[in-house]
Amino acid sequence: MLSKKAQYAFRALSTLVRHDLAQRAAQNDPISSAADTPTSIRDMVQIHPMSTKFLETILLDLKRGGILGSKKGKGGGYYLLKHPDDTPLAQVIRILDGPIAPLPCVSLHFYERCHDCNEAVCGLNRLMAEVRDANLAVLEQRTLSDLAVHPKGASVSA
Amino acid sequence: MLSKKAQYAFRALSTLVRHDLAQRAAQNDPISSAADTPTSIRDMVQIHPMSTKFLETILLDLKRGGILGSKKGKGGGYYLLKHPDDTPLAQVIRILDGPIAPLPCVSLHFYERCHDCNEAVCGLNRLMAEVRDANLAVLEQRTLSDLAVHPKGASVSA
DNA sequence: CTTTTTCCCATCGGATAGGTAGGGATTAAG
DNA sequence: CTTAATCCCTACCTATCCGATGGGAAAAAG
Repeated sequence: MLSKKAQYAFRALSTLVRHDLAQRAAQNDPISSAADTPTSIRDMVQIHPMSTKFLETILLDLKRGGILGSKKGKGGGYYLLKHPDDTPLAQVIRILDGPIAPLPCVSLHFYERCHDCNEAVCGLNRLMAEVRDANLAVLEQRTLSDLAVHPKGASVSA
Repeated sequence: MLSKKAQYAFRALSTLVRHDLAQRAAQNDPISSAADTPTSIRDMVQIHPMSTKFLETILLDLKRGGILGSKKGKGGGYYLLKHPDDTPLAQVIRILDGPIAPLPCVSLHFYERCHDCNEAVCGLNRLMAEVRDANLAVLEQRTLSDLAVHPKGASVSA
C-alpha cells in the first residue's frame, strides 16, 4: 500500500504536470522548463484540499529527490525540473516510500542481505523477484504525464 | 514491502509444504491430507529459527484464514488443509498484510472509496489498478508449491 | 492424573505514520 | 527600506501498528 505521503504527492504532481504542459503549449516551446511561472503551495491545496503544512514536507522531499525545483518570494512556488515524460512513477515512490520490492533482499535500489536465509536456496526470493519485476514493468514505464491523462481523453501514446 | 509476519509465514509454510509433499509421496496416495502427521511449532522453529511465540500468532492467523488445520495434544501441530497447488500466495498475503493493491480504492478484497477524489477522473486510480493487476498476475498464479522448489531443481511444471 | 502441546487473552516497548506548530530565511514589490 | 508572500527548517504530538512476551486454560495422549 502507498503511504498518504505518496498519494498526496501524486495529487500535487498532477497539478504541476497540467500547469507544465499547458505552459509548454502556450509558449510553442516544448523544450523550455516551466521555472518562470511556478505554482505555489496555496494554489495546489485549493485544487486538491489537504493539509498545507503536510504538503510542504512532501514537496521538500520531492525537491531533495531531484524531481522539483523551487522559487522563493512573491510569485514563487514549485515547478518540474524535467519534462513529465521523463519522470517515472517509480522514482516518486522510492523518494517517499522507499523500496518497491516486497523484500529488501530482492530490492534493486535498497538491497539488504537477509539473515537466517540462504538466498541461493530460498524459494521466496525468486518469487518476490518476479513480483518486483511485475511492479517495475508498470512503474518504470508510466510517468508523470500519465497522471494528467483522464480516462475519457483517449490520447494513448503507445 | 511484506511484513515480518508474512515473511515468517512463508518460511513456516515452506516446511509444511515439504512435509506434506513427502508424506503424499510415501503414501502413494496423493489425494489424502496430511492431517494424521502434523508438524509442531517446535519443529518449524528448529528448521527456520525465529521467535516461537511470534510464529504462534502467525499460525493462528493462517488457521483462521482457512489455510491450516491444527491438532492438539501430544503429537499435535499444524497441517495444510489443501494441496499446496491450491493455495495461491495472494491468499497468504491478504490474511497477514491485508490489501495487495497500492490503494484501497482499487482493491478487490478490501475496497474503500477514497474521499477528496473523483474516481472517474482520477488518473492515479487507473495507474494503480495496472500495478495491482501486475501483482496479482504473479501472486494468484504462484502457489505454496512454488515455495518448496529450489532454483536448481528444474521441475518447472508450466 | 500427568505430560505435552495447542490455543487464547492481555500487554508492552519501540518505531513509524500522519499531522501540527512556530519561527526563520529569502525574494519581489511598493 | 519596509512589507508581504513564499519557501525552508526544527521540533513536537498523537495514534497506530509491528514484533514480541507472559501466563494460563483446554484438550489429547499415555
